[in-house]
Amino acid sequence: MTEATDRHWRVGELARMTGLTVRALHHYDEIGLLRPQARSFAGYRLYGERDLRRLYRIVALRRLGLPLEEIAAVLDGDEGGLSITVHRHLEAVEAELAQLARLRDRLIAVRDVLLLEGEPSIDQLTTTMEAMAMLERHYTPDQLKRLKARADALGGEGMQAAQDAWAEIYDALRAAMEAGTDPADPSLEPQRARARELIAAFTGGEADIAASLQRAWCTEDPEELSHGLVDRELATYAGRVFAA
Amino acid sequence: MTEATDRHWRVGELARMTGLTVRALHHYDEIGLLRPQARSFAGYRLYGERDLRRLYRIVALRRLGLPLEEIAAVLDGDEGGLSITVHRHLEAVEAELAQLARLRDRLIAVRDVLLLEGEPSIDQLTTTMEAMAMLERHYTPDQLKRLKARADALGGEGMQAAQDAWAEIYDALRAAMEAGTDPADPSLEPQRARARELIAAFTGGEADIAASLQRAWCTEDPEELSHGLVDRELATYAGRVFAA
DNA sequence: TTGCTCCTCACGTCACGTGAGGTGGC
DNA sequence: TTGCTCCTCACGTCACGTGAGGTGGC
Repeated sequence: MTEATDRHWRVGELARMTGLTVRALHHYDEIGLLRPQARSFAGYRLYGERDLRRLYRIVALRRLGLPLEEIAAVLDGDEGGLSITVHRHLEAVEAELAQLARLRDRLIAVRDVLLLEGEPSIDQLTTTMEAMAMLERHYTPDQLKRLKARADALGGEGMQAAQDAWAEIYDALRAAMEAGTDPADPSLEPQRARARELIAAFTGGEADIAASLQRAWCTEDPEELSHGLVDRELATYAGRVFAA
Repeated sequence: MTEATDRHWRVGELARMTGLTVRALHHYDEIGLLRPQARSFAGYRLYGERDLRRLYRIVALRRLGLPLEEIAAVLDGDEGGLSITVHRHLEAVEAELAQLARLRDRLIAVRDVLLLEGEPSIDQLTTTMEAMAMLERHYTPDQLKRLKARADALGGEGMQAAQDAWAEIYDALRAAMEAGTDPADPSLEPQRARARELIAAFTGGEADIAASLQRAWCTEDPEELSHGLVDRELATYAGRVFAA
């Protein structure tokens, strides 16, 4: 049994065969991921059949987005084996995907604001983004999707109408507060009823969104949350009114 | 009107206010994105109110995933304005998202193969991935989704049954071909009927998938496509039989 | 001899993280 | 005087792309 000095390939041939660049193969050589079997007298890299097979495996694993270091580990049999690596990587990719989807949603929201406002100052953008950050702190992506759907259904004028309604309610409540009215007083029933209505419209009757809303008002500064409409004192008073 | 030498902040304070790191602020200084208004005698960076405002804008734009260079362009009023930048960036993010989704689908497919086969050799993986690459060449992501749904409904045994059925058909056709039977011969009707059935099950009666399948058999090497079941000669003969 | 393929440096990428080693400050 | 904050280098990241400048080969 003589070991035939079998076929070999130069770096350019290998590149053409696999769709990689020559530079990539140099790189794999440098980091020890794929060392050619031999060198020609002139220093040319000469790859053998084993190298070729290894390279096809490398390319396959690269198409899965694995980093070169992990590819080396899988091929050299360190690491917990292929399935574990693929599993872990899949989870990482799904996390990245979720994050990128959130970024896209932010961009869409900003684009929509830009469409509405024409070309606004960057400071309007900053304000918008702070509002969005607050939303993201209190609602899950899924909840935000549902809120967005309801907001779209309502339309711009509908949103404005709700804003105005809240402003009216708080105007009335501030007057009552300054007059020293008991928060439980029956005369405030119209405001209570209207607020219940508006909240129901906002939450869509969904309990988890109602809970998140509640949490937001408990933990966040009311002045920030309402964009200056409601200060801390009024918020406390209103809380008592609505609870009555 | 005296210009008051108003408030200023040191780098650490700014970092705490914005959630950035000191190093990041150093970096923004280095690349000229945010130069502090002044330096103290000892060389400390002293940021003024203008700097602070600019920094908040930078942070807002960073949250949209914009590269620092584009942020600088937007803030300095080069570039076509905010909306154009956001628009373009949104498109890039959506492209990236689509690509990442494809990667995830590949990973899921590989994971499923791994679950079925236990811990297979990497070469099985290579084969699987080549098959997937071939699929991706001929079917759109949407078509692949539909094919996947049908395959899942069929289950592993169902797929095997279909494979076996094709093997039977091609065995019969090979025999016929070697016996010199006319491709239009009525005696081949059972094979014709069975093949029509199998193809209908595969395409689910959807015309676009049928077209893609057709294209695949026209352009791809049949031996590769069928994983060795059908050579070029038999494929030509079978084509005539099915067309009859 | 002319192309063609190959070779080895070596810098650049993007937005910082992470030390090392040293100095001013309410 | 002791911490604390600040300073300036300067290397590392990940997988190569892109020259520069030079040499062997069926």
